Amino acid sequence: MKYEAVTIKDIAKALGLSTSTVSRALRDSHEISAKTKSLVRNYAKDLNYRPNPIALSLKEKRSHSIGVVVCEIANSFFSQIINGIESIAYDKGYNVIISQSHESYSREVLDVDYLASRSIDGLLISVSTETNNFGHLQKLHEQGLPIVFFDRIINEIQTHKVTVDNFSGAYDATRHLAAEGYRRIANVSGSDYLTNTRERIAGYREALHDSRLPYDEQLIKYCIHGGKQYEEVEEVLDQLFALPEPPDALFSSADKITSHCMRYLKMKELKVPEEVGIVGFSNQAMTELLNPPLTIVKQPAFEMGRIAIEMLLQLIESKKPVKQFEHKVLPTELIIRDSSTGKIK
Amino acid sequence: MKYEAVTIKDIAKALGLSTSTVSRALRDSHEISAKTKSLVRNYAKDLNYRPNPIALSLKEKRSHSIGVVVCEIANSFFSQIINGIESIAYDKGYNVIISQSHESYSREVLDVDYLASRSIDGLLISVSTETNNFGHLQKLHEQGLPIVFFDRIINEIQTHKVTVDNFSGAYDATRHLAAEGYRRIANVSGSDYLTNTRERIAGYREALHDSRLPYDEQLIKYCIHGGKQYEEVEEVLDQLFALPEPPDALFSSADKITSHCMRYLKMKELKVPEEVGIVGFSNQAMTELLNPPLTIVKQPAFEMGRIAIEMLLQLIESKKPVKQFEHKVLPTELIIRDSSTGKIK
DNA sequence: GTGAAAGCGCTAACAA
DNA sequence: TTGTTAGCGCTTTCAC
Repeated sequence: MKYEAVTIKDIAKALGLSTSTVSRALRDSHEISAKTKSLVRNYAKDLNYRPNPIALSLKEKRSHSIGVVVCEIANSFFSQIINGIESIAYDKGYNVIISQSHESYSREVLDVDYLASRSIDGLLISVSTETNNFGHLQKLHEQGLPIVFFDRIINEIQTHKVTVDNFSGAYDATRHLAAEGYRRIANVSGSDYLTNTRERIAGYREALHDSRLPYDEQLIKYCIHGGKQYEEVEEVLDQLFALPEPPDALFSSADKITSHCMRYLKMKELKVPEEVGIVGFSNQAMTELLNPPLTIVKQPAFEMGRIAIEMLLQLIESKKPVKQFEHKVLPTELIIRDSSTGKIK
Repeated sequence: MKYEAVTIKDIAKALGLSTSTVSRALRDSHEISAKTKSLVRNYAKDLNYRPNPIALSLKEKRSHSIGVVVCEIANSFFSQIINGIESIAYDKGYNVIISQSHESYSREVLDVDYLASRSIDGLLISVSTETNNFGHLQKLHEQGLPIVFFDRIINEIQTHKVTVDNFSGAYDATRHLAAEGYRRIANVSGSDYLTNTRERIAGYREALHDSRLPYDEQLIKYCIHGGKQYEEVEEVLDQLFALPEPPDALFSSADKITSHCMRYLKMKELKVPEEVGIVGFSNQAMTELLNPPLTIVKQPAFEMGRIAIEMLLQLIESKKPVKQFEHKVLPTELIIRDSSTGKIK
């Protein structure tokens, strides 16, 4: 059951006017007399008239909704991004419709299709860790749907993008570990489909090089599912620590993975930072209260969300097709705490 | 700019049929010949025809969108709830439109108004910590908008509700602290406008009584802003520890407040659990990795979201007005860890 | 300054 | 079995 809203027709009938007059009066058209205008507007206010946004959408072919696809809402990094998105969208009168891929490619395809079929005005997406094929997005992009990528982007699609400086984030973290005396720094990364992962590994490599540390491929591990389950991370860590020369430090390149690494170290009773140092990408709350306080690479998530939606609105509201695209790269912040600063020399 | 979607009209024209025939063929109406049907459907598939949901909404007076209002998305408890909501909504073909009140009453009113004006089919809301007036919701409720309350409810509005057993959650936590030998158990709560808070305080009181511990009003502190800022919690804790007989344990009754309490104890270098024990409501990740591992009252957040949306869909999809309302109460779980189990006897 | 009518995409009652 | 028409709520051209 649903209540019946007041329509322009109701007002017109009650006031003995035509719907067009009412419409114009409400939109403050200059061709309506002051008297009629105030009559209509007062009456509308009394009845708490609200224009039906669906009717408007049908007319304007604009839904004032934007779709957002992330892997998980319940991941601090992404919820902070959504927070940033929502903060702007709300002010500009746009709805935010959220979907989660749960790191599944097929679910992402469904999400995107579903959103597209709901006539969104634009799409904000951070692809799933499994995504290495982008036909589903390419298709929509070619049809003219405004899309902005954030965090996990598809380089092949020409549109606005916003990421952090993954290379530097990883570089700084690794350099820091090296400076603290760690020599066997392992890299626990997400899926290597992601540009993120590749850039972070590049930064890590460069830092090893600049620290005159050898690059050992055995120390790089990928979590194809992005560390969704603890077991995935556990497995690669088991491999790492079973190495003849096990790592003395971990650099983890994603929120989820970082948490699982901490959990692992605790369960295995490995002393942090004496036996194993750790630095990870993380936007979790309370990392400073962990045991030991965790050194993190923090991303400006809220800011990223803000920028992404602003870029999208620019695309949506631009009169002429946008041909010049921007890729904004935000800085990360290395916050040094105890987890990485106590190697036994 | 926006791409032009294929419409029924396009198909009708191309095939030399009327729009109604096409419409009926697509909806698999029995009154259409098999031949026409397959003709239309194949052609539609080729063109990747998608019914325009806005047109459908206008016709059916149903938007297939539901509004959700929470205080903060970037709060684990709420993001887990949203996760639960989304999981069901998606399957049933409903959009989830999210708004945040940021714990502000006036913002909540705006959010609710905005959502209502966007012709949502129903509303899921957990009120802000400042909300002690419910006219904005009452109005919509009277107009027939289906509403379901979760977590922070308004008792005065007759509709479905889902909460946890706040009384028992608080009772168990307090009993546990008492059993561990803590004698001056302070209660750091949210706003006393919230039924949550009142129930948790009642549980706390009963537990004190059952543990033969005196009830001391000085030990109860409210955070009217729900502990949104650290400073708010800091202030009440300063008061508590400045007492002639300061507390030897804290029971915190909200996620945000719990985190701030931990932060405070760390900053003041109070030894947990020896000098001060602590138990808090929390759905944060990694509480077991804190220093010390935190004893928590955990809420079934995902479940709560699932149930809330199911109740709402029942309301929305019910043919006749629903008169019998349900208030589901879910159990909490006390997870005992080191933060509450080490009092110096 | 105001009204009539068409149209956005779709469905459904009514005709044929 | 298929087509015609009206209508959901709104805006906007075209008349008056």
